[in-house]
Amino acid sequence: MAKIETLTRPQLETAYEKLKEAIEKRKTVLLIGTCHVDYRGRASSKLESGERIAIVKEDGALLVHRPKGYEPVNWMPGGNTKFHIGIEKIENGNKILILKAVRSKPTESVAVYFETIELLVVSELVDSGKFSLYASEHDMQKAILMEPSILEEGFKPISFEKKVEPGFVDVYGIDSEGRLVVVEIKRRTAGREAVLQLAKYIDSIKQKVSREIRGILVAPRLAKGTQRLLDTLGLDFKALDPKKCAEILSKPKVRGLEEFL
Amino acid sequence: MAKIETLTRPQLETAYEKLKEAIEKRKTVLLIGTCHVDYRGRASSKLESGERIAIVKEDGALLVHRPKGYEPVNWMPGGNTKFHIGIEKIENGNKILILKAVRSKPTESVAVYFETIELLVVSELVDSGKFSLYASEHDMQKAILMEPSILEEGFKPISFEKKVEPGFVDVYGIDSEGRLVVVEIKRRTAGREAVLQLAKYIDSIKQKVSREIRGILVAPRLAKGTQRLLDTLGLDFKALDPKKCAEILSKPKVRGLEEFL
DNA sequence: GAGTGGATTTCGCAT
DNA sequence: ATGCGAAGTCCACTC
Repeated sequence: MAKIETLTRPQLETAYEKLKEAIEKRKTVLLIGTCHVDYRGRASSKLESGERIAIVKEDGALLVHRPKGYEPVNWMPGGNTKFHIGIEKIENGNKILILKAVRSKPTESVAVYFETIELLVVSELVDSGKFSLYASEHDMQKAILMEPSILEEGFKPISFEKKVEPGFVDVYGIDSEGRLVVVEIKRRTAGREAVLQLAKYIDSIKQKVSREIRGILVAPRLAKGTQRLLDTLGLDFKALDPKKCAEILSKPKVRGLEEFL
Repeated sequence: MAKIETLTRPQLETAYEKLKEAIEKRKTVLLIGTCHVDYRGRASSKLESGERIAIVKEDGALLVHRPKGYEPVNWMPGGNTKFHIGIEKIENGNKILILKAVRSKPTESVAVYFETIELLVVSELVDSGKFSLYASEHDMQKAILMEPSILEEGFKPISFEKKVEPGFVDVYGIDSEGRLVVVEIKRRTAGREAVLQLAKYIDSIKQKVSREIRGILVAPRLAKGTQRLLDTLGLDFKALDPKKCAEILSKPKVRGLEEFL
């Protein structure tokens, strides 16, 4: 069971002591209070005073959350973050608790200035639960390699993530007629960008090989104007649902390729 | 001052009541406890049991944070999220508190299953503080438009964010010799991708205009192999620091263009 | 250490 | 609503 310590409306000095100790001991801290925030580094930002939630995690990650939105308004990724905690007097004689996170690559810092603290929670969370994600682009690639017929009948993969000049070809193979096939995979609706990427690969390969080359764009669906562009460039499209791919991977029927992946 | 209500190790039933009411009233809720999480939608994920922090924001955003890392392990962006809260009995006779967030575009859901709750905090945060970010790519663009000489002497901008076939040209102008100039701006180290993007714009414009066209890539610095690619394609590079651009914008000297931006 | 591309990317803006 | 590209993107992986 998590050990949790809770302080409601602590004095800033009390909060300072607790915060300092908790961060030194790499505990997880949660703060709710009125603060303003400055960020300096790759860019700079200024957040004026308001009530927010701040979290300092075990690994030194810092998050400042406003009461709306998925993203933190200010943050610092964990890993190489150093913290400086202090109390300062401001103009009106009031005190302010400063929580500053600094890292050096890239050089940047987030300083949170707490005017008041409504709640401070220090906890030691135990979390070794496994996280698994299914139906990523990588899953789609694996599915095509394990069961090439989902791309088209007779397709035989040769290699994958092959380096060609402009980048990496997702899958590379031969179709039933013996033509070279370059496959570009997108896990979401494919737009112009995906098509141009595929075209670029093909163009680059054409300059080296004199064989006929086909390009197939694989994605759950095409963005609106995209079919026309595909036609213009003479490329094919194959609709493929990432979830279907995840299903294919979940029932292991083709065993041979597994160590290959 | 934020109104805050705190429950330490509440019964699941008590937590259920509080949670239901808080979410109905669009308050911000913070939960610490042992849970497992399922996500289904664009992809699927499964997170096994462990101690985590869950936050439900006013706008319906849901975040589940592990004790490490900048990113939430599971989440749902706010806006059109609907919540379903319930208590269920599981095999061993124990109960479980279910917090499920659902949205329909895209169709997906996150279900958090709390086995125990260490802490539940309900608060109404008041936050109207203004957030300002400086030195974005947009700031760089504005700086070039307001003070074109930072790009090069004699440069005269014609338009910006101009649509050409593959996308949008950041800035478009004429140099001191009267040649057309296409400017591609990156706020970070520019790599091959940025160069290819610029090349594509120029290529597309060349097919329409018969004038000589120059391309200038603007970024704080170039990635390693990138200079060679620029040379090959006959493009120029101009080092420009986003922060310097932000400074230029902060001291308003050229007034004429302002309403233009 | 830098480069490269994916992400349940999210977000915002323009069409 | 859809498309499109930026982001303090972060992150994992390769060279």
